[in-house]
Amino acid sequence: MEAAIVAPAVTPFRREQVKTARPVLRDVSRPALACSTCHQHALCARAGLDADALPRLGHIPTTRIRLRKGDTLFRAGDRFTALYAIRLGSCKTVMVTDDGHEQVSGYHMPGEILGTDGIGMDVHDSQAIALEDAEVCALPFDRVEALAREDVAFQRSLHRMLAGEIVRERNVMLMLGTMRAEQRLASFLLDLSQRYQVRGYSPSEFLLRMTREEIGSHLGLKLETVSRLFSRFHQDGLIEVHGRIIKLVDRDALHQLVMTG
Amino acid sequence: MEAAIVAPAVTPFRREQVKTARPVLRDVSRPALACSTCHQHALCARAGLDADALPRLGHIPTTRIRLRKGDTLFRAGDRFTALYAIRLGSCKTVMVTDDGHEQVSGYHMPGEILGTDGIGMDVHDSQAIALEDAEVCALPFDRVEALAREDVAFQRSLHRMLAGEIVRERNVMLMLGTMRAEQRLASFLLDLSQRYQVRGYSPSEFLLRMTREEIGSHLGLKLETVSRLFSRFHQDGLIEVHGRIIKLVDRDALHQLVMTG
DNA sequence: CGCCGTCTTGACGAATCTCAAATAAAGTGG
DNA sequence: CCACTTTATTTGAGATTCGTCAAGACGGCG
Repeated sequence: MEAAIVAPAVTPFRREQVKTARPVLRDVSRPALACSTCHQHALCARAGLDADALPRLGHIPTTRIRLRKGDTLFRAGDRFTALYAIRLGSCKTVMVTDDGHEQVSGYHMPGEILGTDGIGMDVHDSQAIALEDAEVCALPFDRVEALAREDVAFQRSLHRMLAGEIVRERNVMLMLGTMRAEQRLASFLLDLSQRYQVRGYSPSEFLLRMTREEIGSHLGLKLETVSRLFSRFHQDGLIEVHGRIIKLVDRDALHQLVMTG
Repeated sequence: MEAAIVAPAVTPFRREQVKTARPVLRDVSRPALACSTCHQHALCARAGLDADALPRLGHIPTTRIRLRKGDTLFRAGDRFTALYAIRLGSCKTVMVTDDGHEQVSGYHMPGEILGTDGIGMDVHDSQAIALEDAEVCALPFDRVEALAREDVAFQRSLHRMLAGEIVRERNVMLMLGTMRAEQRLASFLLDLSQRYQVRGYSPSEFLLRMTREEIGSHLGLKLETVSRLFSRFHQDGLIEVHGRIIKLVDRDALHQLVMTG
């Protein structure tokens, strides 16, 4: 049922792409990788999970996991054992209501931490899926906690990370509760822009990794509405759209839109 | 600006009810109260902040704070120093958008913890206001962290509490993003019902401490819509409404409504 | 008693969803 | 690499939900 988090030996690179009805769970490889060799360690620090404690993070045996587009990292009901730091690629997290409706609760980029929803109940209540080929580090949570007990700085940054999650989600609530469709999409684009910029990518031109439907789901809108808004923003000279390539032409106007309504 | 969290000596009971334009910040009194004497400690455990570690919680010098209806416990921008456990009464937390719009992000009952939003930035980004006369315990966060380093069980429950917050908020997102007005209100009522029940109150009849406008704000609806829905639910025999007294007549139907839509 | 904040209710309009059809893009097998 | 299938996107027209504006009722309080 559950794929192993404890990875096998240093196998070069396994691809267990079994085509079953449900997507493959995950693909384990390359155990115990030092954080210092990770391209994302500056961002990982930003996400809060190592901060000044980078050297000591070595104490946590991280397992590198490869995901192919569409692979599931964990799903609701899976036992929680580890947090996952994205090294490469991007993921979405999805919640499912009792009546089967889905909502994309977040879109996650390199350096961000996934899986916090499992801490409370020792069971994940959401699902994480790769939006493109990706690589994540599994951080066994008992080891994370152990390190937090030893190292004050690390503890602080763990707490910051968790609290950051709370604040971020509250802002999504605020968006869903108070903004109209236009404003939601504009603020979504600006959020992406800012996050790409932090990662050294162009803040004004980027590739959406989600479908219109997934974007809509995240924003509480239907895909048609998202599509129409892209068209309208284009007509109004705010952005350029070529399929999933988005270019922000008039940032200020987008900001204005979010504010003014 | 900020009221002291470090309480003065055992002053009997101060009421610094200064009537200024903005509501009084808070009212400090009765320092260093043992958790074991608190009526809420069973619930506080549930909220996650003491768990098995109850006896050791004595190591944290808690300050009891009295709030009168409408008083602000903390507001956005206040420096974060402590978490607050509600002993008595209830509070709402409010977020404010850049353009001045407000949203009630949560409604909180005895045994619940407030203030987690401040952990990340050392500054609160939301506001907490008493909906009725209330009493809360301030738990200095540096002491909380210190205890978490010493006591594994306490650490675990602190983490559970923070993660619980994340999960709860995600569920609100889910509600705001996927449900229609009817469903939102029904699920709000059922949530309240369940939380009252846990606290030993009737799950089928209770007093709303919020105005229609506040409820609407929390659910992403206008007050008129909330009012109309109460009327409709009443007509349909789902609930009885007498001002703010609500009686759930047909729970199953409410559940059904949430599911089916 | 009369004011004020809260709540209810109606009529209307705007925003968004639903349904539907056409087009574009991506993936598949030969 | 092409033809074909599948999936994603765009766009339109009409239905629905919810918000807006407005008027009146209720209830607490000085």
